[in-house]
Amino acid sequence: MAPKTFEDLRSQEREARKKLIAETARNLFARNAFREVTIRKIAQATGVSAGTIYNHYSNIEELFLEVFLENGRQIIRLVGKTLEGDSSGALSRVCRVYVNYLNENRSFFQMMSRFIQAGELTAEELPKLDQNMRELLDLFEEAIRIAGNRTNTRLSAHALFSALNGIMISYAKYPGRPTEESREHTLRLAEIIAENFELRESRVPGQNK
Amino acid sequence: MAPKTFEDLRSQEREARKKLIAETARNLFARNAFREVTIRKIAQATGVSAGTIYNHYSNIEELFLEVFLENGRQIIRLVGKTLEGDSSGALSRVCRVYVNYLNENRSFFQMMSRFIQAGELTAEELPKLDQNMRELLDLFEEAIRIAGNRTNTRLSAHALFSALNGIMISYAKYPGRPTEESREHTLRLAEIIAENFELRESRVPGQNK
Amino acid sequence: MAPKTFEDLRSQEREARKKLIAETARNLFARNAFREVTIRKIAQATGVSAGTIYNHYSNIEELFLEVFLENGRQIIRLVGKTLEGDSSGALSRVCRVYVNYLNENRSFFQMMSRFIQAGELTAEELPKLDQNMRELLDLFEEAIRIAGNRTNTRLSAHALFSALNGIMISYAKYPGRPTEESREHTLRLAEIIAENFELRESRVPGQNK
Amino acid sequence: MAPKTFEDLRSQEREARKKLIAETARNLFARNAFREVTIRKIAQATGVSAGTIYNHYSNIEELFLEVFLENGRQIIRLVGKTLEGDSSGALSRVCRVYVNYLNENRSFFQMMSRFIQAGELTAEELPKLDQNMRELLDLFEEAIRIAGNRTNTRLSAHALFSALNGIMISYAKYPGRPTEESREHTLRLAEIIAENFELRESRVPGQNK
DNA sequence: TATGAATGAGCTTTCATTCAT
DNA sequence: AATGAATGAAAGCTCATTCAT
Repeated sequence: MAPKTFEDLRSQEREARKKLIAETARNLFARNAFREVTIRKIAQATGVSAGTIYNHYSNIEELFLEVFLENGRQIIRLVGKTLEGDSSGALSRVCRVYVNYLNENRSFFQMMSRFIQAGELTAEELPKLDQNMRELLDLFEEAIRIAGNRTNTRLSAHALFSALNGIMISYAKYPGRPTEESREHTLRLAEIIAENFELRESRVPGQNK
Repeated sequence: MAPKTFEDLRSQEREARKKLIAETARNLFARNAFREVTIRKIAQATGVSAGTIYNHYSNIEELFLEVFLENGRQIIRLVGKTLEGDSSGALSRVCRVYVNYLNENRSFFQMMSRFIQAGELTAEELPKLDQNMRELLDLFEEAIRIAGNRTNTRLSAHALFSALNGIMISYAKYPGRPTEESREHTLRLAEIIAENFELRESRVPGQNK
Repeated sequence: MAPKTFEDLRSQEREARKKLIAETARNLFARNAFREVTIRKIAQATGVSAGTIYNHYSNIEELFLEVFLENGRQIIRLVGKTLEGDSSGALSRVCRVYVNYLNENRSFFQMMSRFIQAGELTAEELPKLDQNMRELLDLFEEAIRIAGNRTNTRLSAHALFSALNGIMISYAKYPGRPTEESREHTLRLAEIIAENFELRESRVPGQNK
Repeated sequence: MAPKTFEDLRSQEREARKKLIAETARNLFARNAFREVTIRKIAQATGVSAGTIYNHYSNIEELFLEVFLENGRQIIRLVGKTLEGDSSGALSRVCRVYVNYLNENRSFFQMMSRFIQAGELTAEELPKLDQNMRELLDLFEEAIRIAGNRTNTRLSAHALFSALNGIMISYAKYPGRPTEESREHTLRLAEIIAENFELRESRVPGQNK
């Protein structure tokens, strides 16, 4: 929406700058391990000074959270779109889309680990994170339902979410971009997970591919 | 075995001191996030100076690896014992034992992540790690077989391993000991994972508990 | 030149601060043996924190090199000026000026030794060092030529350079400022060296092998 | 001489052990830069514990001095033998022998620099060092005399000694053994130095200022 | 608001030296 | 006399954060 006052304009600009920082950080996190991304590097990559970042975020954790939340929104959009398509094979597609995203955004689950495990979020931050998680789990739950499962769907969604994250922590190799080989392995595992979370009406040994 | 010479005795004592350091480190890792455990803290907790640690380990990575490998041996023992019992429900038991262990040893999968992803192990260290991993996967594979699955068992073992690790990264809360609540949640998820990895001969909606 | 913009001013100030650190370091090196000069001591002497030094130099070696190069430029200026004067006795004056400088800058040849021998300079640093050395040797060579020698002048310049450095390693006393006595001794030796490098009458070019 | 009492025997053994340590250290110093030789490495190379070294030397400096003095005695022997031969070209041979020795014993002049410059020797140590130096200078002086020089011979010996040492600090490259190239360069410079210290025909005693 | 120099606590690591056995 | 584990001071270096401009 167009700014109506100078005040609005200023506010919009400020917001844009903040977004720019977060976006740059996100790119860095996508390509580097979490612990290799420093304030200095983010500042440099954004083309601002380190001090500037502190004008927008009160500490590095806050910036990390914003990056993480944006990653969350992105993956939610992606998974959401995947579910809009043909319902047959939806679960498998969802799993592959999710794991593929993790491959492209290497620090995502490291940050996840950090935020979920750290337990030091403020009262304002926590709900945002929770909201994100809930939406993602909604989508996983829907995928599970589409695949024919009707019981324990919420818990299954949690389990699915965990399982897919685990693929990355267990098999992704650093540093740099994932090799084609490791990406393929993670996708194959995602497929296995998907199959196991599908309802298999009368699964007979040898029938699953 | 009892020492036969002074030399033996000294060597045993030395080994014992080394173990003490590793054990202390393991305790710290169990209670703290990986990156918060420093040489200084390990030294202090062990009651020695930082320099002493370098008399036993040539660098911090070597100590970390020893701790990690010991954790690995432990979990292999535990899972192995679990498989010796009644074959019915073995997979489920294995999953719970594994997740329970991760709950008690919080840094284990962070270290796993580090060592798997870092790719900076020496030529001597890597095989030890690989050997550990292979044994653990053997056990998971056996559990899967016992549960009735006969196809893709190796890949399924990988997927299972990933999935269980993922539970922790996704749901374990830091810092300190896991709350009873979070432990229960992770165990419930382990259960779900186990069910999904079981062969369900003619699984009918509503039939899975 | 006067700064034209704020940017210029800031840049100049930064440069000045950097110079201040280097200058302080140079003073420390003048009075102390090379290996006793640490980042912390330089920082303290400059009145800044150790971290600050790393804002200006990426590591200690870089600072050392800057100090060393500046020393080199200084000695080149001094020797150059000496050569501008009366050609009679120029070689002797050059030798005394050089040795006197080494007396006032005790670590200079220790650093020389370090940089020459270490062989760990980057591709950017090495040429600077080489350029410095070449200019100094050019001056020594000129002095030798002025003194009447016409053969092997480059090699003789190397030998002269070595010989004068050797005076310091062999006779300068640590710690602290050189005593008047030791300074006099080194100057006397410089004189001897100079005499021996002068052409003495009937020596005919080509006769020395 | 054969031990006459148990006491003698014990004392001889003790002396032998001490020598062994010093000899091993000397080998290490010959092959490594001074600052890379640690007590631990000497102990390990000797096959004793670090503590043992402190039973023979009250600190590392004392050991260094012993090594240095032994090196001195060696070089004195070598130079002395060189002087026993044909008097023609003796100075040149002496210079080459000395520089060659420095090439084979890389740390020698680093230690020289240390001891001469440190000025922290005890009242017992200093005379030993001085005695060594005096003998070496005696030999250099004799070589200069043989070469025809008759004035200022003591001072010239000092200058020659300095000059030859300077070759090494100025041109020897670390690490490891000297390359054939660098050795040749240092020998060529030694030759130049020698030539310049020789009396050249028509030079008349008293004429050089 | 943006800057970026300065900070300082904290890191891993080295090594001469001590001392109980 | 020999041991070698333990020490602890000191090194170089990193980095989130602060604050005067």
